[in-house]
Amino acid sequence: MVAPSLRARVRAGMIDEIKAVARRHLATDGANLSLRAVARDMGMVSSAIYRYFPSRDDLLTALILDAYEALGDAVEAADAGTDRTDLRGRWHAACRAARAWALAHPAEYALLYGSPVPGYAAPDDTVAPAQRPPVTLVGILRDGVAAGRLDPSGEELPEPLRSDVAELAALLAVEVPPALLARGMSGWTQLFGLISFELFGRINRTLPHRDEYFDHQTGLMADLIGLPAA
Amino acid sequence: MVAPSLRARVRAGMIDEIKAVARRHLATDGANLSLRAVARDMGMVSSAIYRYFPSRDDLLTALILDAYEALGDAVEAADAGTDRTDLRGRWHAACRAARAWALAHPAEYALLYGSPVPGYAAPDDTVAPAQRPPVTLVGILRDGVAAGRLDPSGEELPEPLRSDVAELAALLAVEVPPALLARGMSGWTQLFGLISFELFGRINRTLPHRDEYFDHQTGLMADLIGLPAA
DNA sequence: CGTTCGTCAAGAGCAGTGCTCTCGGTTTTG
DNA sequence: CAAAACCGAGAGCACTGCTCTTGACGAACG
Repeated sequence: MVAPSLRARVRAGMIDEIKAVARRHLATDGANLSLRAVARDMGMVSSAIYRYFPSRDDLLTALILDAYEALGDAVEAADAGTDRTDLRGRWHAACRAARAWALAHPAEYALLYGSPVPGYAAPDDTVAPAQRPPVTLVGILRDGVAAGRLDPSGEELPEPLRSDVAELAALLAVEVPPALLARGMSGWTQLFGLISFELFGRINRTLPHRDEYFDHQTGLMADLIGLPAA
Repeated sequence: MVAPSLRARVRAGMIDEIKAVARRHLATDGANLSLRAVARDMGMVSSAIYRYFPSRDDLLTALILDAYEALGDAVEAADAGTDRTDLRGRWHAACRAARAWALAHPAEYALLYGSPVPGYAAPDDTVAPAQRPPVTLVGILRDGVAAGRLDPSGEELPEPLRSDVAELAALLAVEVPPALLARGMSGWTQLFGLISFELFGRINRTLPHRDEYFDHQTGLMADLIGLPAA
């Protein structure tokens, strides 16, 4: 590993600074990010930005990738920081971490899980980081099955569906019976809905104790999955 | 009711035509709707549109209102078209209707439930139509309680939460015990997540039999709620 | 019936956008 | 040391939402 040239170092610094300024603009102006505005903030001319990002969409893609990684880090860290045998505690910790990150970075969350930008198509690089939160969640189920604390043997999915979900399990690289994975996906789906409603919607305006509501809702899904308490 | 003048009639026709053309553009170009483009399609000049809508946001608001009503109509009709005593059938019918409408009008669904447009704030006129789908869903629970087929008397919510949810029940004008309403909201939240994942996401790319997956997922929530089959 | 008032489409124009290209100047590389 | 790569600035194109003014048309009133 040869030391990077000075030019490469300032280039990396510029890229970081552009992304930081763009993130700041994202927080205030939403998804319609203006290249000219971030260039202005940096005392540059808009065309100079194109030396670092070939287009506005590429800048957005970089921000999206960073956001996916940040969210994945937060969720995985919360899960890893909980007693491995406390399945229900791990579920709650992971869900809370996702919500906390979303509340702290609403614009970036909207970038990840909001309506897709019309002309924009997410490149394939994003699919792996995007799967980290749900993989973490179903990882809790896998550990539960492996430890014998989660036994869905009494349930079997009807056939067109069973093989689909089994394929999904293979894709996510988790060994979980299809019927249980389907319940886990339901929990992940509801978690995404919960956070989105709280961030975008206005029905939660009538629920002052949001933390308690969130914990209760995710607890309901833990019940559905059958996660035992510690 | 006096007959509207000719001028008022052609004006109403123009408004309808503008909305129709805008909806068409919405379907292809997404949320960044161009006033000039719809004006071009109508053989008009962009400034002429402002005779009918004071701004682009007002056009979007009109489209959003129409979309909320259309979705509400679809869900309510599906529920009303099912045997009133078949609670589980009504739940599935309402969920399927919401999904079918969303799949048929993805751009409008994104307008309603996607990330909010940055500078745009939904006016208060939208909150009542927006509540129609969840109200329809919890209406099924209310009927179940009234008919004695749904009995959540064994469950009680802890206190900061119980009064919040009770207030929500009053706001939605449905007489449902808080603990049951919380389960119903969980189902509504998961339904929204299901549809959004299918429309926006790419994880369902790996689930070819989407209808079966959807029915199974909504069935899981019907289980959580305790909806009995017919 | 004729006049006045409200409404309408059109056009010019402003400020802003993403993006391309060219032009000098600097840095790295062979 | 020269060649090649890189960089920032500037001009310019096509596009956007929106405002203002102008001239024409239809409807209501005297």
